Amino acid sequence: TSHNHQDNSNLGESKKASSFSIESILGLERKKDGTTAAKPHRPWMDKCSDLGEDCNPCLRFPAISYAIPLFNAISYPEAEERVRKCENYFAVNEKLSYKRELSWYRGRRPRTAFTRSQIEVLENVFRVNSYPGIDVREELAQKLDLDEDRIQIWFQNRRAKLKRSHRESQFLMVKNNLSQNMIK
Amino acid sequence: TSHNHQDNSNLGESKKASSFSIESILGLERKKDGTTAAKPHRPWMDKCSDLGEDCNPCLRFPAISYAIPLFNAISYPEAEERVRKCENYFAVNEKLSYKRELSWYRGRRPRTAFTRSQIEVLENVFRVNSYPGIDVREELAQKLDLDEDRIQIWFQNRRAKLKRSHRESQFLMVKNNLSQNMIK
DNA sequence: TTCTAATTTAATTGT
DNA sequence: ACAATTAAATTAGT
Repeated sequence: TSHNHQDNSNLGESKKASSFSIESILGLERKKDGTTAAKPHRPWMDKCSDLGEDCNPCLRFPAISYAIPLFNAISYPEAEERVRKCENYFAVNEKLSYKRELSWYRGRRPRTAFTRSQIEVLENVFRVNSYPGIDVREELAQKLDLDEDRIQIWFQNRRAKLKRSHRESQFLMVKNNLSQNMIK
Repeated sequence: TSHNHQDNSNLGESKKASSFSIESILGLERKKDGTTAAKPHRPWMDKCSDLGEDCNPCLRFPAISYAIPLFNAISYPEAEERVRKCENYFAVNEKLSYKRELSWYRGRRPRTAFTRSQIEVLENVFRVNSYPGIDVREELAQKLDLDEDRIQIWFQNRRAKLKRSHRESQFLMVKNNLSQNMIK
């Protein structure tokens, strides 16, 4: 991850809480090799590229623009109406806010919330074929009204989950066998 | 919760029948027992494997009998109190205890109560590095007498908290700007 | 009630 | 495609 907080020298913390060496901590902020971080892969953000801003999400210094989609947040329902009235103030940014509403903050695809029926179908397919080809993925995408990308990522994560559970159960089995042998 | 087996009529329309078509897959499948049911990720449960296989949590057989020695064995000091509470719930009010019982035998990790000094160190590190690598996490774990997993989870939750607070303050800022603009 | 530790899983990155 | 992480959204304990 490329989070450069080199300009955090204004912390002014003279207190030393422990024996951690700050230099060792700071030394870890650099990537292993000095290569510049590759541009993140965010195809759905192409419309934002004309802004000429850094689209790399930064936790410590978030661009204010990524807060704009907040108006659609369910946590602040009262804001939506007010913002709708005042949309003119943001209209100077053309369709900027529209594009940015696509993601909660710039730079990351909004998390897809699969419906239960979608999950059911995906799980059923996964049971018989954990590696669906492009044709099955496209078919699923069409029938489930999802992007094919989402299907592929879902199967990737599902395979990882299965592998992890296998690893753990095998580990437990081995440990239990060991314990039983020790009891005997 | 079990899934309702509604026929996905909108999904079941057959167009073509390849060997891995969704229709054929869905036609084949009929829930065949939960042998491959996903297991929760509970690596700390490995520690109780020397008590026997009954310590492996099983959602289908929520026997409280194996849950109690489980937590006693790992030397959680609050275990006895929790067992007493649990027994009390079972004896007095079965219905109200349902959720607690569920979380009990399902084996959620007992909530870690960080000490003030631990929090202080973690916060100090967080100020200069919100993304500590594995080596810093291990160093922290050793010095604070915590599992590395706890460190990682703490930083995850801390980043989420920071982001949340940023979102809220920015929301307030934009809201105030809007109010000012409306007055004008 | 608020805060936060813990869990699950979608998304990202690098290999 | 996999492995390791991160983020987002919850659940639940204090």
